[in-house]
Amino acid sequence: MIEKNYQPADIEGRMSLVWEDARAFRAGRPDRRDAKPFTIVIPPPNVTGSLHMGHALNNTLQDILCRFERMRGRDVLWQPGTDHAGIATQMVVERQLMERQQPGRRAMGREKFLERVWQWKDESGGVIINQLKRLGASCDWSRERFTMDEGLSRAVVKVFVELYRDGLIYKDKRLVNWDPKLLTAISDLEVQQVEIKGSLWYLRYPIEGKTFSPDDPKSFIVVATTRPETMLGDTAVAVHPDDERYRPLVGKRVVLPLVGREIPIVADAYSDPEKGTGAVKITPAHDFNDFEVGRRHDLPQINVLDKEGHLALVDNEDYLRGLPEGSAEFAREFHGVERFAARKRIVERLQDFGFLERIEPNTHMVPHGDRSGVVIEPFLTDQWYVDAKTLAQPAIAAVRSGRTRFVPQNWERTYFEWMENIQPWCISRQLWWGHQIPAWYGPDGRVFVAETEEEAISHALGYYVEQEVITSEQGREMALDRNKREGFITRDEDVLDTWFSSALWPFSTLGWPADTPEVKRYYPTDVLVTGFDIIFFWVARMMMMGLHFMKEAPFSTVYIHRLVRDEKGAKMSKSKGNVIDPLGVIDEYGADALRFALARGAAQGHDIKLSPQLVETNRNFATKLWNACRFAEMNDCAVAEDFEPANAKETLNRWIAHETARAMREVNEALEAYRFNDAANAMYRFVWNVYCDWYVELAKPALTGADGPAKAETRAMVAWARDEILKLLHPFMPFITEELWEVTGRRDTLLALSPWSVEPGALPLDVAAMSRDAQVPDVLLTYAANFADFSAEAEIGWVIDLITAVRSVRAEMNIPPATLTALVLAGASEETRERAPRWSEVIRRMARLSDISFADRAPEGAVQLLVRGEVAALPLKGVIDLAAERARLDKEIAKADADIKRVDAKLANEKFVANAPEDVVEEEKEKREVAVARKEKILEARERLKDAS
RNA sequence: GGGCACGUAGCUCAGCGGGAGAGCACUACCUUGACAUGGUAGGGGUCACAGGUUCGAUCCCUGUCGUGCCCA
Repeated sequence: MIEKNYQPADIEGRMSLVWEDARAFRAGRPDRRDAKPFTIVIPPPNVTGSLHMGHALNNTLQDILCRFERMRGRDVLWQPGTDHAGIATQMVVERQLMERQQPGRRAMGREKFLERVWQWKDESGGVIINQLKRLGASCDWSRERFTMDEGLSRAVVKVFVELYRDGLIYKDKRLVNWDPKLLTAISDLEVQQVEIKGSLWYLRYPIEGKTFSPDDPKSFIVVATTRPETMLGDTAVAVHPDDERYRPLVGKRVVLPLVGREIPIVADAYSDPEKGTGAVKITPAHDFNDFEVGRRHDLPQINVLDKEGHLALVDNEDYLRGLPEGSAEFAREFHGVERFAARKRIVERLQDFGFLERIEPNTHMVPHGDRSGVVIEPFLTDQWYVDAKTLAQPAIAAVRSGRTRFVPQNWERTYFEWMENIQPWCISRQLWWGHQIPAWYGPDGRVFVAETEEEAISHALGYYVEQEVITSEQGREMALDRNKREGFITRDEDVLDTWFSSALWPFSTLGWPADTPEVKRYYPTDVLVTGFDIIFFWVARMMMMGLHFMKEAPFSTVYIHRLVRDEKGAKMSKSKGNVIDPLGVIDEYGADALRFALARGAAQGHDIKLSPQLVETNRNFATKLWNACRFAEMNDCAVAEDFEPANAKETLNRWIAHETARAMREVNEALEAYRFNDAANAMYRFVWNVYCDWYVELAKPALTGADGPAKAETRAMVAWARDEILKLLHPFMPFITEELWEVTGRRDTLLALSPWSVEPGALPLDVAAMSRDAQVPDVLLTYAANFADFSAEAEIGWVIDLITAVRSVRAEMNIPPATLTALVLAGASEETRERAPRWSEVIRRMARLSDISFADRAPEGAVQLLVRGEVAALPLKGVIDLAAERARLDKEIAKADADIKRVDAKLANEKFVANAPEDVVEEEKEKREVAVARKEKILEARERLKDAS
């Protein structure tokens, strides 16, 4: 029994358990051993995360694909899991410690702190997984993985070691993006450029050998800078080689104000003559461009900041080298000053001595850390890098050759653009939570990279014995006795960028580096579904790692979806307060409603605008489906065992079979092309506007009439079409369809595991064309021919048109629904005379008619309608306003005239007749004939009206 | 500055070479035997603008204006 009211909350809770008990989503089910696998890896959400609309969309789309393919018989693996999210998680736990006024991370020490993070993960890390289950995600939950679990960590170590041995990972001292708040390096991608209204300071650098005077422009060179505080680390001034103004100065030296360091004026094309003064200060240790200039001119790199962004001058050998007497005092004065305070004080000091020429307002881009929000400091440190340029080559080739394609395709351009200009990937992070880098340092700082400490020590001992740093006797003792080698090598403190482990996700989750059956069966995956914001972070890196280690691209298709926005199109954000919480919406309207709303909006290349009201609309659709199924149940509709829809005799039943086949085709084609919105909208229309509005209504007479073959067939067909609807909708609305499937019949299997329908839709429904194609098997030809039932379409189409026309004119004439009118079919054809009695009951009910009769001509003063070229008359003499009816007909005539005129204009155009394809010309001629016939009939009707008055 | 999109009904969007479409909102009417979380009907658009290609342009091309995003 179907409950009277649709209550999503009850159904969804129960169905989750049903699926779980049946292990419905397990990959490798015995019954699918021979099936083709279908694999998707979930973009692993952060363990710290909770489900937001972006997740809801992303996972709804993946689930639609997985359920679709599962029903199509594939052995589906949707691999779930979570990401350890280095910085984010470490921050969450640190914040928690602070809130609870417990000792901080550093006070705790690394080991204790990590224990604490794991504890947090065990308690809170499962939240998002449960939320995904509430959404209906059909992941194989038994295979859930975590980027820091044992197996995945093994993969990370192996990859690091192999890439190191291949020379694709290396350690280098260069400028990195340094986050002075989080005290770690971050990658280029984690840096956000923010437009800042700042200033451009024009500084006078005195030329060596001249007496500096602010009034004597010959005694100095003016440089413009946005970061005056870094001038303490300047090691040159650069001018453009072609810049005539400065040519005589190249090769000369300037004396750095306040500092006293003598630095050269160099010619370098980096300096832009149009910008500022055309002369720029060069600070190789604090600016990426200056770093390159410094390399070209062999300039020293002087770092004047510490890790927290404070000036570090005292005991700074690089800074103090070669400075004149008395500079130590200045160093002491400014040592330890925070960078922005230092900026202010240095500018003041420069001004005091006449070195500041002027200040201009200047808007420019300033790098910020995406996690910390503070200004990023280009900082000279030792870090580990991946040679991304080398790894990118096969990844570019895979997309170029089409082995991996992007949907929509225009993302390929973005991908190529980035991949072709890829920079070395900084992978070391000065954090504790993450995969610690498998590198150890010997007493002299030499690096030993190995999968385990044992392996590292053996390499180290071998090396140092060979180098005669230790004797072979010492080496042997240390190898045997753990205590004796204590502290001989020390492990690198840093951990890897979180994205390093996510890059391995498509194969590490399958058990790699072990040679598991899963790796063989499920790699490469079929499709990756993700947002454009992580193409670089994640997609590109999976491509690189997958191709390098598996020799095959990790997925054949990358489907890129867009953002979910609020109803006004604004990005959802906590600060704007316009965030729609998916769980709140699920509580109120059900997961199916949310999923369907998202799917219907998921047009390629478009953001999705979502409002609670939109979800409500889709909940209403679910209710409609619910009630349609109740109707079927109340009328004892069930699919008989030997029922074959293609053999239906009743016209109406043949018609709905045809329409159902069309819906199947639409859904199949749309989903195969990743057009989720087209598939969902096709079902929305089919269920509501075809099945409910017309089929069910037109079927009522048969269902409530006398028993017999027609009634039996109609009952079966109502049930058959319902079952097809449940199947076709299941990928989008899994809960309600599974529930209805269960309660509406004796089922062999869960709907989630039911076979997708035979696919007449996979064939063109142009039967004539099909029969010419020798490739099409006879069985399918028969099937398609039976479904493409044009005669049924003609008859039911006539019924629908007639009812619609009568309703329309009744509304226009303000005839209240309670008033029943008679209908006279005037001059009806043989066909119509046959059809009308068959449909008289429904037509009367739906069009509010008292009686249907035939006549040669429409009665006097009747309202006359044209239905498929024939006149249907409502004898309403005395009821209606004749003048209004005349006006209505005049409008109709005018419309027909306009049509005729338009076509005539075309046909009169010789060039049109000569150039347009024959069938188009033919079509126009037909249109004209139809319009002319129409006009004649209406003219006749108008004449009859004249007679009446 | 470079790149990618997008301007179609009040809103959200579909259509993408041959008669302007859907959903929501709006208006009017209706408790009819699955459903008022419903039914029926209706109003509403020089398809951003200007050129070009074409027998024919909302659709293809160019430009302009406007909007959004990504990268420097």
